[in-house]
Amino acid sequence: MVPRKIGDDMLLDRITEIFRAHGYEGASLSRITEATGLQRASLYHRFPGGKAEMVAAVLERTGEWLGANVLGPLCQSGPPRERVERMCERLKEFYSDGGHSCLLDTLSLGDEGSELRASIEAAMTAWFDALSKVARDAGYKRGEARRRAEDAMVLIQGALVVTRATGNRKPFARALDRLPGVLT
Amino acid sequence: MVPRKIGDDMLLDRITEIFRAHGYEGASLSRITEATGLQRASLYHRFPGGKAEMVAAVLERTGEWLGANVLGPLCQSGPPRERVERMCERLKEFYSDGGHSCLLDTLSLGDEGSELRASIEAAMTAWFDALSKVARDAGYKRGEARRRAEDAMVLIQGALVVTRATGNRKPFARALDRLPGVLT
DNA sequence: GTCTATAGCTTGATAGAC
DNA sequence: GTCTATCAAGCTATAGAC
Repeated sequence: MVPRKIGDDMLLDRITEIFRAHGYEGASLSRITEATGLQRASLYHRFPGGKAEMVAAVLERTGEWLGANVLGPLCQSGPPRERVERMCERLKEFYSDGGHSCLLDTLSLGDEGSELRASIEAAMTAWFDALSKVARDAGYKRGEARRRAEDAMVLIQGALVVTRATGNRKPFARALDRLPGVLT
Repeated sequence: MVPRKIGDDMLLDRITEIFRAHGYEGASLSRITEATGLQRASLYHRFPGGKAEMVAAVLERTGEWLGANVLGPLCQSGPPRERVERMCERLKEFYSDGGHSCLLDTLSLGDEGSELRASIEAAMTAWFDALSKVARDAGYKRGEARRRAEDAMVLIQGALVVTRATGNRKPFARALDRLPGVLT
């Protein structure tokens, strides 16, 4: 028996980083090999389905993390504003102050009609619903709450793109500051 | 003499589409060959520098189009609100109602320290400056004008990402509707 | 200016030893 | 469970005919 060089958690962390930074086509096995320390054949032992299985695992795991650490706090009890502020703290670390990209952005490139699209849409919808709910709890009617949830998603994604494209992290920081005002 | 199968303008149009849809790594010569009708060797005759020269040409040309059709109208005379509305009309067609992505987004993936970064940053800055100027013309002081210019860029880029990730073009349409209010 | 043919490298994926 | 070695297919790029 040969011991594992790297645990499932850390392995998926490293692979997730690659997909976030390079997108699906740019996430080559060479880059993943370099980032994880595992050779090609070892990666196929952990993910027999290859890249497709890797990205599916990455999306599922990230969705779970998002549900537990972002959407969860958003739907708990307590004042809506405090719930949103808690989400912002989690987002700040999740995106490393804007230094990391969002999988929903990088994986939605040139991906017509694949199974990824379904997962991405589902993740977007789950996030949107949670934001919508907190806006309703803050007193907005359904239509206005949905608009503000959409504004919040646009704000987050836009700030990440502008931050990445300019190399300046301030837009992301300012977006997080503005989020509570958008949703409550 | 063999006649050109495709003019420079249309050729660059087609190549630009590929880079917008797939990013740099996803824009393979096979896809470009298919989209342009030119074989590999013919592409290298038009762009001796290969993919690097293609993407540089795409960025330069798109920057010129942006300057003439988006930033130009923004800096002309006339009421600021009308100038912004004119920009929104151009953006609507440029992004095909949200159906096309922004090069500043798709080309900024996994592109640490390349020459592309410089071009992307420069394009972002030019756009930001033009938006900033129109906000000042609308009566905002310098700091507030810069904040609103940043909000506008975040709004546009975020709406494009959300629209692409959800497959629903309404967020982009609503973003364009909100732009005049953000800048004036 | 376009093409076919080809070189050489990288990709995703597999076989089999330890 | 990891590894080296290997495969076919894809990639960027080039040579040379027309």
